[in-house]
Amino acid sequence: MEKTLRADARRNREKIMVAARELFAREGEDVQIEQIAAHAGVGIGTVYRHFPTKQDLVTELVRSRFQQFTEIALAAEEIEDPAEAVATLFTESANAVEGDAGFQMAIMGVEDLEWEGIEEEKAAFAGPATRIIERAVKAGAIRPDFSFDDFPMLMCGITSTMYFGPGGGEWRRHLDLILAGLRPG
Amino acid sequence: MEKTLRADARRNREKIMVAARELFAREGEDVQIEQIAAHAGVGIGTVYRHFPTKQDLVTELVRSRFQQFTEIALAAEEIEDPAEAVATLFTESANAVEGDAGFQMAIMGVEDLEWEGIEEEKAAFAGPATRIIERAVKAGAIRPDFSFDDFPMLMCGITSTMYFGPGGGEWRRHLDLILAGLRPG
DNA sequence: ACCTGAACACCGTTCAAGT
DNA sequence: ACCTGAACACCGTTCAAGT
Repeated sequence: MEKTLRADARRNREKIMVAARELFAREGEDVQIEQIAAHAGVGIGTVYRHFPTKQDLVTELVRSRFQQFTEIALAAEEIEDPAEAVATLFTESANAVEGDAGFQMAIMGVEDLEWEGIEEEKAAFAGPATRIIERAVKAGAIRPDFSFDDFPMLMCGITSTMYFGPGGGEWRRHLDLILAGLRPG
Repeated sequence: MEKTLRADARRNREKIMVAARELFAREGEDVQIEQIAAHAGVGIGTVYRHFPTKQDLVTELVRSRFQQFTEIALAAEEIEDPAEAVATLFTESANAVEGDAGFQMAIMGVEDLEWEGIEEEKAAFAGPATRIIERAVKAGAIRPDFSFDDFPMLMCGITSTMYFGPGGGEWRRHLDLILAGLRPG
């Protein structure tokens, strides 16, 4: 579907996303559409043509983040030790989120993120992540009632620590406590 | 300092807080000052006279929530079993937060909550809470490196699950996982 | 087809006038 | 002293005019 876009429109769309990612990372969450438009060198209307809503733009940024999650999960699946694979899945995912204000905003910003828009990416991630967790459960490396369904919840909690923690690295402590809680019975 | 308020002003202040608490609980986070003023039966200006900022109003609601936390901690301190005291501290606190959109908004709403305004209440809570945790550590009931400093972080994580979790009770699972993680090495 | 930016809407906040 | 609400400011969003 992106093939039908005119060449200049496609370039503009790309410029907007790059500008948005950069500004969110640098300025934090309170970046205005007008700033993004200016930074991308387009008019406000152009931003709205491509992303009907500010949330839609953020959703788009989240989508690419999810694709990275999938890569992380696929790589972690290669790790031999089942417990380490799980720990790596958590740790690398958290590392990816750190400093991505767009993603954090999507989760923390409350106002409905368009999760419908990224079901596909989420499913692609769920595959390897589920396999990693189930393997660890079967190996007795983590508590038997743990499942992939718990993962988003816990990551969300860790992300909230990134967001609100006083220092920068407090979330690693939070992650430590979570991982300790995964040990079997 | 509240003694110097004129009687009608004191009544208005109280009406505003009651209205705010009720509306936040019922409508969620996107309640407007004008609605609060209307529901309290005062003018907008009166709300601003008492609470220079919307955040200040929310901070006030949070302050009273913290006082309840302190009561919970003092009660939990009476529990004989050290591990159970810790579990109760977490569970009761989380229960208190549930359904308090004002509190959740204060934590999740990002935009700087005036924590300076509630240092005193926080300290009053830290006393018994610290004692509960240190007692459990000394008894070998929880991991030795756990401290009160970890508490707000973990509660914040659980609160984020209340906020974003699909169902209503998902956060209890999160709490379970956290408590499991507290067990000693 | 797509771009632009002036104009609109919404909501937090202020302040001149009232009691 | 305190109250009131019209007016202002800010920012997300729309839409008529332009290419």
